[in-house]
Amino acid sequence: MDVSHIFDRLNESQRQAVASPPGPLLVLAGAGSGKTRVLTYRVAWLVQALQMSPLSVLAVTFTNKAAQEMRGRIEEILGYSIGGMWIGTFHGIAHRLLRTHWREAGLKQEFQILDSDDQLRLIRRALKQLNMDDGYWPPKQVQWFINGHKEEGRRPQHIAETNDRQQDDLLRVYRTYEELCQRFGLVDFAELLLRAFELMKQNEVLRDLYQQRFHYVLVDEFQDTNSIQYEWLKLLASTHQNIFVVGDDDQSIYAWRGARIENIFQFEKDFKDTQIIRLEQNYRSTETILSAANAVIGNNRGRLGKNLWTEHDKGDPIRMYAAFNEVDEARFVVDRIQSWVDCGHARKDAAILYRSNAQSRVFEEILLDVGMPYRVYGGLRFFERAEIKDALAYLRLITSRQDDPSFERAVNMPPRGIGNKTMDLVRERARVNQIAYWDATLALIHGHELPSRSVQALTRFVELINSLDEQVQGLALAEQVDVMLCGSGLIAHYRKEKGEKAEMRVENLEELVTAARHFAHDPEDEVGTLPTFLTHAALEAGDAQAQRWEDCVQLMSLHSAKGLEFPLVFLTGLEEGLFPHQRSLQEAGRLEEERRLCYVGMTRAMRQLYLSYAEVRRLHGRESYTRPSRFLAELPSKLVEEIRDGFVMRPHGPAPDEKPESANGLRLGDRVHHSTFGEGVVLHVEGRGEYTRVQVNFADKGSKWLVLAYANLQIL
DNA sequence: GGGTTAACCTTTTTT
DNA sequence: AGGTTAACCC
Repeated sequence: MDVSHIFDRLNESQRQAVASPPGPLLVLAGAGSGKTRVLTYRVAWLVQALQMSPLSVLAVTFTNKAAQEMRGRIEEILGYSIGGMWIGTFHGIAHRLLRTHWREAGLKQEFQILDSDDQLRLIRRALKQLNMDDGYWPPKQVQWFINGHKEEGRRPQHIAETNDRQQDDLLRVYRTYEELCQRFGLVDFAELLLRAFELMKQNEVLRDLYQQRFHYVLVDEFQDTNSIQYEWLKLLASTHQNIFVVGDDDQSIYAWRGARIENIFQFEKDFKDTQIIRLEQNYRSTETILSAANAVIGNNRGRLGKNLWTEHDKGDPIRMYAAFNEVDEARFVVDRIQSWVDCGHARKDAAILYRSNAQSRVFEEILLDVGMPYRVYGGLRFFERAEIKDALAYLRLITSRQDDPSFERAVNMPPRGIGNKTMDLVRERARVNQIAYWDATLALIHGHELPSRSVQALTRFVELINSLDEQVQGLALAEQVDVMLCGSGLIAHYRKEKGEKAEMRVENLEELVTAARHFAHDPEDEVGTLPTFLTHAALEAGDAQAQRWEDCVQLMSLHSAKGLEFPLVFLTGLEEGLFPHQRSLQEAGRLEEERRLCYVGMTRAMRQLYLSYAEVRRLHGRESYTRPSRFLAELPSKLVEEIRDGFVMRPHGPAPDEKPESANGLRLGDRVHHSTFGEGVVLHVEGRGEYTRVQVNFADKGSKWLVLAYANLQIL
C-alpha cells in the first residue's frame, strides 16, 4: 500500500519515529514539535503500512479531550472509522477492564465511581465511624494520604505499622474507607487504576489475553504517568515490547498528584534496546518566544536536555506589563485583546492564562464590562454541581437502593422533614445491623422507636423512590431524567427559590435532560443505559460551559493549557507567591515544577506573548504588595519590552547611562507631594514629554489629574 | 425539624 | 471574598 501520504507531512525525525521498527521507543518531543502528529501518524502507519488491525493497538492519553482528538485525527488520516480501537484515558481504559471483568476484579457488577467530592464524603463517614474528630483529622489530608498510597500501589496491608501514632491512625481510616468502598461497591479514581493493575497482575488468563491482544501500546504525555500507570504499561507491553511513548520532561507538571517524571528516565532501563528520538524543531512559536522559554527552563537541573529551535522569524518582542493592581492588569489585557480584535483577528485566538482558577474572576468582570464574549475552562464542571449531583443521587437510588451515599444526599433534598436526628438513627441502625440505609429505613418504619412524624416522612420518601422507579420503567433516558426531576420535587424546589443562582440551577437541571437526550448508548450493551450514563457523569465531568460555538476569548489555568496553542497569549500574575506558588516554595523540587509550568505557558504562544504582574494584589480579601516573579528575571532582557500605561519603556537590565525614571520621572504607586493638595499616590500616567498627565490620589483631596510639567510634584 | 445568621476556614493544579 | 459549617432561634 502506498503510504507516501503519511510521510509527506513529516520532518526527518518525525518520520524516523513514525516508521521505526517494532520495539520500545521513547520520543522526547519538545513543545510544539508535532508530538500528537507523530502519535497519530504512527497509528496510521501501523494500520496501513504494517497492515495491523486497529484492534491490536492500544493508545492511552490523560484527558478525554486528548483521546477524542487523537481518534478524530487518526480517522481523518485513514479515511474510515476505527470504532473498535481502544483509545482512551488511563482511567477510562481501567474502567472498561473492570466493567468487563468485574467478577474477577472482586467488584459488584453495578459498582459506581466516586469523584473526589464523593470520596471526601465517604472519608468523613469513615472518620465518624472510627470516632475520630474531623477537626483534628482534616478529611482533605486523609484523602491525600489514601490517594498517595494507592498511586504508589500500596494497600493498607502493605503499609507497615509504625510507632508513629498519627501514621497508624491514618492507616486505620484508610482501612475503614476501603471496607466502606467494598461494601457499597464504590471505586474512586485511584482505585480504578490500582484495581485494573492488580487484575492484570494476579489473573494470568486475563493478562495473557490482553498481552496477546495489544501488539502495540502507545502512550501520550508519558512524563505524567504515576507509578501504577507505568507498572500497568510494563505489564501489558512485556510480551511484545512494542511500546511507543511520547513525552517531554520539561512539561511534567503533575508531580503533585503522583506523576513521576523519573519514569521517563527509567524507561530505557526497563526496556532493553530502547530507541530514543528527539523532536526539537518547533513549528509553533516565533524565535523570540522560543529563546525566552529555553532560557527560563535552562535554569532547571536534572533535565534530559534538549534545545528547541525554529525556522520562524524573530517576531515581536515579548511584552511585559507591570500593573498597579489586578484590576489594572485585567484592563490592560482586555484592552490589548480589543486592539487585536480591531485588527481583524479572532477572539478565540487570544488566551489569558493564570496559575490558579481564582484569578479568572477579575478578568471575567472586565470582559463582562466591555461586553466581550469569553469562555472559562476548568473550574466547576457540569456534573460536579450540587444540583446535578442531587439529581444523579436520585437516579442512582432508583437503580440501586443499596447506594448509601446517594440515599444520604437525596433523602432530604428538597427538605422533607428528615433531618439529622432521624438520619442519625438510620445510620446507627445500618451500622449495627450491617445493612444499607435503605433497609435500615424500612426496619425503622416498621419498628416503634421513631416519632410518628419521622416515620411518616421516611415512608413518603421510600414510596417516592419506589414510585419513581415504577414510572421510569420502559422510558427513554431523557424521559426518565425528566420524570425524576419533577417527581422528586427538585426542580420545583429551585423554581420557587429566588435569585439568579436558583435560576441557574433550574437551567442546569434542564440541561441534564438535554445531556441525557444526546447521550448515545449502544442498545446491545448488557449494562443498561441509565447505569452507563451515571458512569459517564463521573468519569467525564463535562465542561463547565458546554457553550455554543462562539468566537470567545479563552481563559484557563496553565495546567489546562497544556497541549494547546494560541497566536496571542497573556501569562498573568507573575508574582512571587502566586507564580511560583507559595506552597511550591517550601518543598524541594516543587520550584522546578513551577518553572516547567512557566515554560509550558510561554510555549503556548505562537506569535505574541505578554507577561504581566500586579504590584498590589487583592487575594482572599486581603490586599498585599507583591514582588515580581523570579521567572521574569530569568528572561533575557533583550527579548523583553516593558510597557507602562500604554508606552514602551527600555528593556530591563543593564541600561548603562539610563536611569529607570527617565521616561517621565514617576512610577505608578509612587508617593508624591503637591504644594496645595498635599500627599498622594500616583495612579495613572498618560501621554509623554511635556504632555504627560498623571492621576494622583491625594489623601485629603481625592484623586486628581495633573499635567506633570506644571504640577511640580516631589517624589517622596 | 427548619431556617437564619454568625463564625470560620480555605484559597493550585485534575482523572 | 467566597463558601461552608456551627450555633441559634423559631
